[in-house]
Amino acid sequence: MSVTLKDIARECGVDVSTVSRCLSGFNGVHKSTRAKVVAVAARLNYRPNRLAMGLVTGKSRTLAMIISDIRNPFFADLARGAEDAAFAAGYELVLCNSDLNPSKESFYVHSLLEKRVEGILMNSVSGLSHEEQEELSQSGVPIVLLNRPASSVRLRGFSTVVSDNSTGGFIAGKYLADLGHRVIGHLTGSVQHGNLRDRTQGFRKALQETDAQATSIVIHGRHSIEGGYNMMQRLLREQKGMTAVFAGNDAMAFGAIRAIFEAGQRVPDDISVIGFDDVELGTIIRPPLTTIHHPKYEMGRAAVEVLLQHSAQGEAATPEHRMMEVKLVERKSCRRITGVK
Amino acid sequence: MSVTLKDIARECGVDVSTVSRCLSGFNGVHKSTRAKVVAVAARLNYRPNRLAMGLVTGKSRTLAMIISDIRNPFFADLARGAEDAAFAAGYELVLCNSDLNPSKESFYVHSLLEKRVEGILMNSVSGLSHEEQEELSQSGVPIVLLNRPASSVRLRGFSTVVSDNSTGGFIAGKYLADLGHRVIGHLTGSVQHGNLRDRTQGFRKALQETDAQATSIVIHGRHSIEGGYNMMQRLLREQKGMTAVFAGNDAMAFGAIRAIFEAGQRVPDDISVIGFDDVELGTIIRPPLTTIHHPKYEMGRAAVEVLLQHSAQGEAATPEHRMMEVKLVERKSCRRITGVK
DNA sequence: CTGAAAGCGCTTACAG
DNA sequence: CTGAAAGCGCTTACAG
Repeated sequence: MSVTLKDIARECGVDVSTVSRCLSGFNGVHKSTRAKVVAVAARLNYRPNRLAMGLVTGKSRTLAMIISDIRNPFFADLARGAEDAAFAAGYELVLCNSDLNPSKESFYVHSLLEKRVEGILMNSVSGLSHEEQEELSQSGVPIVLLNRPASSVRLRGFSTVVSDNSTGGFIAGKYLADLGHRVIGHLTGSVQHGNLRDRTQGFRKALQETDAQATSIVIHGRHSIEGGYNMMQRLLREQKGMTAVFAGNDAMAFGAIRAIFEAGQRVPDDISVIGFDDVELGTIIRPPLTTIHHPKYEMGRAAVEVLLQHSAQGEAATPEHRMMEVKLVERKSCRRITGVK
Repeated sequence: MSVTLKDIARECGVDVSTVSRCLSGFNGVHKSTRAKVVAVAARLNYRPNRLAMGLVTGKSRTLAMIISDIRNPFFADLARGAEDAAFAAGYELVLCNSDLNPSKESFYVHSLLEKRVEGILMNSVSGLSHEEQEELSQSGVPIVLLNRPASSVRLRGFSTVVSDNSTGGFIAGKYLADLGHRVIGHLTGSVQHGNLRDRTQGFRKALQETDAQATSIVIHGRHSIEGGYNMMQRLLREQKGMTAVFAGNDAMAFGAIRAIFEAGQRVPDDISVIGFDDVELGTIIRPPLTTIHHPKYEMGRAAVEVLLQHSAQGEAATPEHRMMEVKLVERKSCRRITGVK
């Protein structure tokens, strides 16, 4: 049906191997031969069959990404970064939504291995049995775990890309302390959540280092808008001297801001709020949210760079653990406590 | 390196063709042979090479989606619906972000054809030259245009999936009129934008049909938060008797709400606002936005159903134009005008 | 029910 | 610089 090397060969009166060499940019071919072949290929509208190429070369020129749900803007950013990097390298990216469902995760991994993808980005391997994880790491296809600290990977062979959460927490704490805040609330999630835990730890370190008199009140809850709302209500009731709050993520910050307004107080006049993540909504609400920028897009890019590098190195490749820089994004939700330098 | 049919054949003392038949679920094989082959395949951890299978069968079991940017929540919803339907059918979905850039669009289309994808979803073909569009439609791979009205497709051969925008506009207009509003503003975008145009047309029809005395003021601008904000400011200055506004999309509605608040008025007490799309932010803001639900996820699903159907029908397939149902989502941003039934 | 053969569309040593 | 051959890992008529 579609035109193949054989068709071009016949048309040009040469062997298919010659046609292949001409079209692949191989050097040892006569200029005139190449010119003719290229012209005929163009005229016939030849499209190489990548399936056949992949079969012989063993390379499919495709990468895959298994995430929980692309509708979560965090993953959408990641996916865009990953796809841009893949595109730049001439690779395709296949998208898989696992919902963290073990059987879907496992199904995807197998399908992808069968399709001979050259690398997989995933935000979790927890749905896979120990045997499957082992098989994956033995399979030779590079894997990078997204948004997971290096410490979280039990199996050798997996790379990781993660933001520098602890430095981010540190920056938030230092920023608030430098603004003169002395009693600071901190809203966070379960201690199971490694990234949030690191943010908390950095935050605590900052308070200790920058101002011995600053005290923090840490409260755990659900790391959602709802959770932030509930935690903030409690804090508002129980903590009278508090002038600032560091929310472990922007969602909690949004909930906190709502609770503050509903209690008849103002942000930042009465209470300063700083978040973490830098999601789009933070630029839309009033006041715009000061937060720690989490380089989601860049994480996606970095992850495929790692993948591609590994793929190029082959068996010799050794897992890489990349940590991404975070930074303060100052908007309007925090204020300086007057009377303090 | 990885285990192939040949390895299993050797191990079992049978021919590779027999192994193939056993593993493919073909009927004419002896039970005991199959049992043995299946057992050995499992023991050796055999993974079929889909590239090889694809080469012989001509089917890659993959679909692709070319959209502007996955970070736009609209496309993320679409992508999720599409991927779920693809997953259910045993297909993989490759994700391409074109930014509506002609050279990227064209690059993707060619790559995908070379990879022998079995269908492509795209939200635009405007980046492709006339020749490329022609080539695409000749290629035999099913194409569905996402969120494009059937009328927009010049070339035979392309299917479309689109929401029933005109009915949506009608519902919005009727809802407001039934609530007793008599002077209603309508914020919309450029007349180039077919979907917005259809919404406007439905809206007008509703006002005519349901209440001859209702009048509408239509204003055109950018179909963004910013645009809605600007248009609303103008309306507020110029139109005194207006009690309600229909924004052509939720983004414009958000901008309008901001403008209303800044003018010292309240939603819905002074002015009722209804949007279109039903994006997540509408549930988060105060008051929660009444809007027309646009079935984004379902559009994605429907699009791959169309694709798969075509792929199954082969050459006999004829383009299909699917229109998705919209519905009113009543929240808190519209009120009844008292004294009116 | 099973084996041997041909073929899917390419690439890549190996000769010449 | 080019051709002939072998092979990538499968499937699928064709015999038997």
